[in-house]
Amino acid sequence: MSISSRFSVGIHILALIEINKNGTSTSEFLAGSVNTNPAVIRKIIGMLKGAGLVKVQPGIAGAELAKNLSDITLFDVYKAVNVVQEKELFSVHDNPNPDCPVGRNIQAAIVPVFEAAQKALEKSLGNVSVENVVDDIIKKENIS
Amino acid sequence: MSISSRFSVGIHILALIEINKNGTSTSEFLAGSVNTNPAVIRKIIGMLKGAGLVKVQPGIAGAELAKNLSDITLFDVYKAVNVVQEKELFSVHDNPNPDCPVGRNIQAAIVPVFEAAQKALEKSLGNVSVENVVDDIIKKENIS
DNA sequence: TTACATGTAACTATCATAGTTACAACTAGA
DNA sequence: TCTAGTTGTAACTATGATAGTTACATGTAA
Ligand code: FES
Ligand code: FES
Repeated sequence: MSISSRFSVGIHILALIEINKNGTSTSEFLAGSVNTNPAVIRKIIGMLKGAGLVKVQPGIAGAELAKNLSDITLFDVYKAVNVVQEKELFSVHDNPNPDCPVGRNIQAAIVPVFEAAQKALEKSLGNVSVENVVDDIIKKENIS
Repeated sequence: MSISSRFSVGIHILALIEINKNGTSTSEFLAGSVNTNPAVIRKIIGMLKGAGLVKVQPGIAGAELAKNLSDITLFDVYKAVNVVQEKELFSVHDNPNPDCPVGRNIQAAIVPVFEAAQKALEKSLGNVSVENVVDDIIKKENIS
């Protein structure tokens, strides 16, 4: 199991819109950098738009940032592209046997632990902004 | 996306072996509590055995714990049943465009952040032992 | 009116999960 | 030694998500 690359692509898109801010970031342009199909980009941009992270309009070329990148954390992107449902990072087998002491209690015993772990993951993502990522890219680019 | 229920089933199996320690925990017995097929249980028990968590022998009925449950954390089970590969909780789209400043740097910029998040998740799982889960089950069972 | 973008639907290929059936290998007890 | 019962595995199926692809209606602006 792996969390969908929509997440990394979403970050990529936001970073590239920023770095290309003097140009026009069409889905085709973005697709060229990510190396995928423009329709895939448009789908993901639609999700970012739904979360209020970018501005796009039908017929008008180019996506723009709707917020300052320092106000967008990776957790925001993660939520926007919907790669993991609320409280459902871990799946729990359903229909355990209610006639068994373990079967009728293990879900209640396990779920809070799973939720805490998911929270820890998400908190970690919330500590990094997309601006941090862009700064890192710029730094790496200047060195090499 | 969701992490395989092999994980929750693995925890279930270990907890039930403990609670049923005076009886014989065959794959059929365990399957009755988890509510699945005995072959599914045998596959998962094989993984738990590979990680040194349980003892089983061909032809001999019943699985037993190979360690004290207080020495088995949920992280140990998680590793054992192989639900998430090392450093691969998040998938990153490959083949980004090397001619693009973002394309050629974003992987290096993102991967450490993803790894830190995965580590946070795993550390959280490491804080809970299967014994904690069993104790919780017993407590819930006595109250109700 | 023309050229070009976005938004979406429909479809495909690929893969992991979970379950199912079947059977060989093995053990222990009659 | 036979027999019954169990584990370990392979092979197969059904289901669902991912990622990509094509196509096209809708919309904008020169
Ligand atoms: S089936 Fe999940 S704990 Fe019993
Ligand atoms: S950062 Fe992933 S393709 Fe560019």
